[in-house]
Amino acid sequence: MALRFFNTYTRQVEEFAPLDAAGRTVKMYTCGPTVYDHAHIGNFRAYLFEDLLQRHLELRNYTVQRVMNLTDVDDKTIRGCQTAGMPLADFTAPFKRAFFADLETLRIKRADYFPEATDQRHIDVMIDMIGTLIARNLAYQADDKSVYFRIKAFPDYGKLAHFNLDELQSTGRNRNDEYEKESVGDFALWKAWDEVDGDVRWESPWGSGRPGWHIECSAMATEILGPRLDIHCGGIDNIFPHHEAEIAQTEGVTGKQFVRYWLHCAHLLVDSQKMSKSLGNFHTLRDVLAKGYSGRETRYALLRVHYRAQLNFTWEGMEEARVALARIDSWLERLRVRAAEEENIEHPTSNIQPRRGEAFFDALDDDLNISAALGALFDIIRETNRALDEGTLSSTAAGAWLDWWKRVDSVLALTAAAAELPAEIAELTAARVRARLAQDWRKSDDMRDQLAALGWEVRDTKDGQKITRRSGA
RNA sequence: GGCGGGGUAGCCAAGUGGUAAGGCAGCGGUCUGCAAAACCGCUAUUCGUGGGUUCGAUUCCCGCCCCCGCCUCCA
Repeated sequence: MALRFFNTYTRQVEEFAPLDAAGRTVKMYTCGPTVYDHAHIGNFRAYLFEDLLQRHLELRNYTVQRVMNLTDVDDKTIRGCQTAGMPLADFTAPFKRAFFADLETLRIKRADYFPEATDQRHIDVMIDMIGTLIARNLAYQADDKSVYFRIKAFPDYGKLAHFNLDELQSTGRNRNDEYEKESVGDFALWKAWDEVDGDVRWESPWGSGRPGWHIECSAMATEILGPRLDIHCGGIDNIFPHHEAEIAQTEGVTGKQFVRYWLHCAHLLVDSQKMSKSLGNFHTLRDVLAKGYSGRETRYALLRVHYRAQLNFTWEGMEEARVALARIDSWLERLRVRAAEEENIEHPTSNIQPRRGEAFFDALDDDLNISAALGALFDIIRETNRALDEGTLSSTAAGAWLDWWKRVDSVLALTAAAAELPAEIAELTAARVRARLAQDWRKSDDMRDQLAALGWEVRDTKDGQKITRRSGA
């Protein structure tokens, strides 16, 4: 089945084919965080969607070249460093480190490049692009010394968002003090230095200042990946104006179609409302971890709903993620045990065919239909568990399903990390085995309770006592 | 006002012009010293609502109601 994605530009599901002549390399650009604070779980929902996309492309044998930018200069970072009374770079550094640590916690694959907007090499490219735009009459320097893009000179402006510019209604969120602009919609390419910027400034042919937000992505994307990209992703809120502006600037310079497929993920809601600090429903990954949930539980919770559907984050949802993962964990454990056994089945079941497992990948081919894919996974878990109960699953078949899971998990990245058994737990477990041999049920049950209180769950099976960590990585 | 997304069981959530995947929770059962896990069975005559097309619509068309988002630097 061919890969298909919903393209924001055409508002249709389209078959995917990369630009690469060999058809194997995919150039992908993903808008990254603004490092003025810790990223919140809504940000990570977007990065997890992009991770799922990259991993599925790789499963389908594409080589993904991915870039994720870090915005380390903008109004918020400048305000933040001044409040903190430190240089901009010192202010953003810890947030960058925290961001990478969070990516690791969530098992999000690293992009190949993480360009930073303040890197002089990139600033030089931005300045070059702005110069070209001015030369082509697509941009102008206004009386306030800032350089703006002239949207009236770019007829396609508004095509991505499907906005008719004449009908735009101001929400009052944008500042209206920019009288210097030819039209309200013109956006800044270069922002002239202002006293409130302090020592945050770069030199340019138009005076000192700093780049506008949109131009950084155009410059870094084309510099690293070339003038044309296969896929560009971001949150739905980036469609307008950010991505619309990127198209205008980039195509204004290159004269070529910038991006083939625009993919955007819907927002994360918290308790059915948009996450915001004022509502008090604002969560960073650290907040979620502090509640005792692991990175992979968070990963599951944020990944399990289709990327174009709004996802409502709730603590009940986190609990469900925990239980679902426990189901997968114990299924894998049973398969491993079975696969390691000698073959001893006279009439192995014939009604489980590993080919059925392809339903998982086929579902992802269909615009990353994760719900259908997980449905297929749980179908297989139930069927193989049944065969295990009935004693009809051969160890060869168990091994085949473990191999299948390896492929599935190359996309999901949800396998539990092997838990070390602390000495205290090991001792309790051993003591419990002795109590059980003596048929001292009272003592055995007490110890089970003790272990549970310590976060370890005991199950007595025909093969003896099994112990697993009740939650966590 | 313009542009999107969505309303499917107590909750989360797929899906198709032919009679509703999966997960969680709940109930009953098998297994177990008791549990747990696992498995089996039950849990939406029905898919926001009113019409229309059709042999047949949750799925197509039209109207209406409700929720969420974007509309110039929020993933």
